[in-house]
Amino acid sequence: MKEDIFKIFRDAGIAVKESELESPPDPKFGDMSCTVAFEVAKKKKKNPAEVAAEIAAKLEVCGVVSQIKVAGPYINFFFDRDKAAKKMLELLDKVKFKKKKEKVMVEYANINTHKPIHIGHLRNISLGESLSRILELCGYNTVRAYYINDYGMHVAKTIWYLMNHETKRPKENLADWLGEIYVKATRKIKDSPELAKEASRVLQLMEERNPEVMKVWKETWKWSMDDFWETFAELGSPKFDAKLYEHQVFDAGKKISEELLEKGIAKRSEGAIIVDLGKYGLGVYVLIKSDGAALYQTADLELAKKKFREYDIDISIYVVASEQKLYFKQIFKTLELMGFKRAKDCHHLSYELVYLKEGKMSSREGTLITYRQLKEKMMKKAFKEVMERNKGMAKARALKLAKQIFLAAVKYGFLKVENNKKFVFDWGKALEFEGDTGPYIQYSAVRAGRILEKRKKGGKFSSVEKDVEYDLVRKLYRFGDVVSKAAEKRAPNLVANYAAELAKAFSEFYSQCKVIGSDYESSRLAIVEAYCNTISKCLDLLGIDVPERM
RNA sequence: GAGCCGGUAGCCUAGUCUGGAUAGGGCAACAGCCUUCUAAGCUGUAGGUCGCGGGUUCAAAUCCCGUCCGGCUCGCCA
Repeated sequence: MKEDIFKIFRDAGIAVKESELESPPDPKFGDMSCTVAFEVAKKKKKNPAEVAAEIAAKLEVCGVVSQIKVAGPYINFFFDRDKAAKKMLELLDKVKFKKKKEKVMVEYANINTHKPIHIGHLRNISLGESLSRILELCGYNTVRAYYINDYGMHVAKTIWYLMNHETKRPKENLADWLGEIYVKATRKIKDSPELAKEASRVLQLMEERNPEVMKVWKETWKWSMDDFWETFAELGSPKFDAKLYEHQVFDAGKKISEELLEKGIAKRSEGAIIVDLGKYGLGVYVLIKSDGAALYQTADLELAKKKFREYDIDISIYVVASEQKLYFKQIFKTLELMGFKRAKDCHHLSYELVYLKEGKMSSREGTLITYRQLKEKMMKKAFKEVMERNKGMAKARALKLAKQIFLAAVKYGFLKVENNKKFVFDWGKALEFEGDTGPYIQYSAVRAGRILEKRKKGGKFSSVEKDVEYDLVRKLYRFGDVVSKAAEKRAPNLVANYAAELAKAFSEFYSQCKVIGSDYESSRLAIVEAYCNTISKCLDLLGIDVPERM
């Protein structure tokens, strides 16, 4: 499309930059607009409108361009709709992403064992999974990684409490119950601070691999992990190529800390081992606590190396909340100081946290909405909606559909919002399945699918009759650009917003254009086929299923 | 106090990187549309100091400076 316009300018001997071509805000200004007159007018110190008229006079239509009109300083190009739509549909059909040479690891779903999965994790998993899918489609060899924090103080506290104050075990939902134990442990220590030493002692025993403590650790670890695996599968992220755990890198992390101390990169300060990054404006990075215990951040240096060493990756992306921005700068800087050359290939993709109306969620205080709670409430609503709209649907089928809808609502809800925007969770909005929501997009895909089910033969495009048809084709055509940009910016929200825009355009089309049995059946079928295909790809990139019926 | 990030109608949000024509959507409100491929839909009405003040520019929600409000972070939590 743009090529034709460039050719027109070339033929007239006028230089035009890519950035001087844009899509006009309104169809009445044509299909493509050029702002070159502003630049030329500035140089020649003339009126931009006059310059535009002068330039336009030299231009000859060609290709899909059927008309050139001047509107003030803008030179507007109008396409022959039939020709342009045909070409756009052809190009859309052929859109291919070049195979990239880089192998990219996306680390997400970084959950702590002994704590429940909550709605904050859902934003993380939605984002990481979608990013992985986008990169994959764009031709990157993508390695999905999760890193589970299964060591540290929160685990020690829980084990301490279990060993000393809680002997009874429930029969089910052990993972969530562990979360409650953690809350109880935290409260108890808060009430009697002298007990903190006992918990610290458990951490020490963990580091020493004390058999009695490790037995409890192993047992409880499995409760959490079984729950995680089940949830990952349910969320549509069943396959992780790299399963990384803090306990695997813990000891090596400590060793690195000691090496850094020997090399003089780290130093002792107030009894702790730290890396002073003050001169880089990055504060102090604590590697080992003054009581000798290692931390989450101790292991992270080894983790970064392990990723490149064992998975042969070129780029390492960490999908972690923005509250850890400084922390990641510290890790990457320290890796650089260590002489680890791949430090420059480590990137933190940050996003803002999910909040409740009352404020920040806290697993320590127990003020959070768990995945289980969210699921129960949303499934109930989704199931009710499904039954109301599909009288007589079998229960098993309705439950499956309700799940697809609930997950679409959740995932789209998170993904449509830009990463840097904090997300204040609201039950009313979460339970909404109409308007700018995941289910709305699914619904449009289902309706398109139903038309295709009823067709006798495939469509072949020849002409557009109404504005809505042409508008839909134009939007479909943007698919490749949108996905490329989403990959480049690592921004799944671009795909989410685009999908919603497409669905809206299709719904308008659907209400105005009868397909089966109309005079324009073949052309319209071709458009519906293109829509069905494209919206399915978009939803897949967001990790959202397309149901058969709704 | 310093750094980072947000501030767009009653509420939520796109657009900000890469400046362009009347700032797109959605929810809530109001008025319409189901003998027609699924109304989780469509159409219309109403609702805006793009936080505020300067600057740059032919042109600013977008770039620069200042400022206010909110969030996060700033050594032994993760």
